Amino acid sequence: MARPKEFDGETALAAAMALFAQHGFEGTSTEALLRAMGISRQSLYDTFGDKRQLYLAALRRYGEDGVARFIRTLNAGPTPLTGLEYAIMAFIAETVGPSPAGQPSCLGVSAICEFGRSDGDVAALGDAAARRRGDALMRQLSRAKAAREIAADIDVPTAAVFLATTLSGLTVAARAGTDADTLRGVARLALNALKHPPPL
Amino acid sequence: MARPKEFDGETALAAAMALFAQHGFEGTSTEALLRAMGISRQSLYDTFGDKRQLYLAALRRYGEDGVARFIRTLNAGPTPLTGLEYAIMAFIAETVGPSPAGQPSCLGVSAICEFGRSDGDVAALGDAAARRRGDALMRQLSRAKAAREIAADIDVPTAAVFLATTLSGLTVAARAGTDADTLRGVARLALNALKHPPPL
DNA sequence: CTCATTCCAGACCGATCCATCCAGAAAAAA
DNA sequence: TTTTTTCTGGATGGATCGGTCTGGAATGAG
Repeated sequence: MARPKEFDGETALAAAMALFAQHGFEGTSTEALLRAMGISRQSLYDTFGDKRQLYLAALRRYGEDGVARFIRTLNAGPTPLTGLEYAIMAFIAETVGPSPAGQPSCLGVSAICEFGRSDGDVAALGDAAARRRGDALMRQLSRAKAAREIAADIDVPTAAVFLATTLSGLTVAARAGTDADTLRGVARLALNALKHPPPL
Repeated sequence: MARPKEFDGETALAAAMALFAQHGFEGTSTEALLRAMGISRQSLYDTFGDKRQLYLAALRRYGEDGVARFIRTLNAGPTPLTGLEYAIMAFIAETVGPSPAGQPSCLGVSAICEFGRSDGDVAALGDAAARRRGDALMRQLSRAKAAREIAADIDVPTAAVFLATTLSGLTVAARAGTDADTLRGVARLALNALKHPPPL
């Protein structure tokens, strides 16, 4: 009974994600969004509500997809520890090189840095993604411990936060211009921390 | 022959630093700056130029002072490795708790996340601070290695980037709401990575 | 065909932005 | 005192912001 939508909402959302990740929420104007998403003004408002709702949708999608990819790679390794290594290396690859366009960026880290905990909705989305990823990391660390790939007296929750912290740090380093080889070396060093018992 | 300035430029700059760290450059309005700095509009423009120059001044000062404090703490420990530990713990303390006001924040990480390498002046200030801190870390790591406090086959440059990455990650984690005790546990785990030889 | 829906382009609004300018009070040196 | 500078407070300008609205073309179901 009506004309169907011509643009792909997911594609448009992906373009918005990239732009928000590059310039933040405040640094991204609606007109820049329209240009990058390739849709007209009222199509944006009809489809996504307003700029803030679009941002939240992009952030939700980034969290869901990113964490899902991470967990998939996590479980793809031949052993638990290699799964962890694969997942971190894949994270580096996808963060440092959205290839042709733009600099390294991560919408999740960008949102945390821009808003901290001042925006409840943003914080909730970040918390949800962090929890899912943290759970997966703890599960994988427990498996690695059972397989004797990491030290027996590693505290799994702390190690999970440590790995999440490393990922955030790698994102910041990548955005500051650190090359991928160096980042991979840093990641190896971080994983090495898990293989040995903590000092007394 | 003239009326002297009534406000302390350094104090005003510190207030601007805090505000920029909380809300970023784009997210901080000039009127919010005036209120926080406690000066009038044209005093700001007379003293600091414009908003962007004020931001660059704040970023430069944050980089200089922060790195200087870091290096001072680094050299204050009884041994090289304990110096590293002290410096990281002090960084956590000063990042997580500007006590009464506001959430954890770090202007350096904020600037990297907001601008990446798109702004040459911002990037240059970040690079300068990172280089000074990196040099200090490498120096300290070499000392620690000579003192047999860390593994002999640790690659010092990589380990320095690893520690810098850990600091960035800790900042992001703190801003996301992670409590100080957890952050300290993460820091201990990171330092533990240096005490053991890397895997083959 | 008709009708409903979506498309695009652009005008438009009020608000806010950064920055400049002005007038007058206040403070210290000559 | 006079002179000089800085202060405050507010007005102003021009640009841009996010968001709304209109007009007309395009599309497809009935």
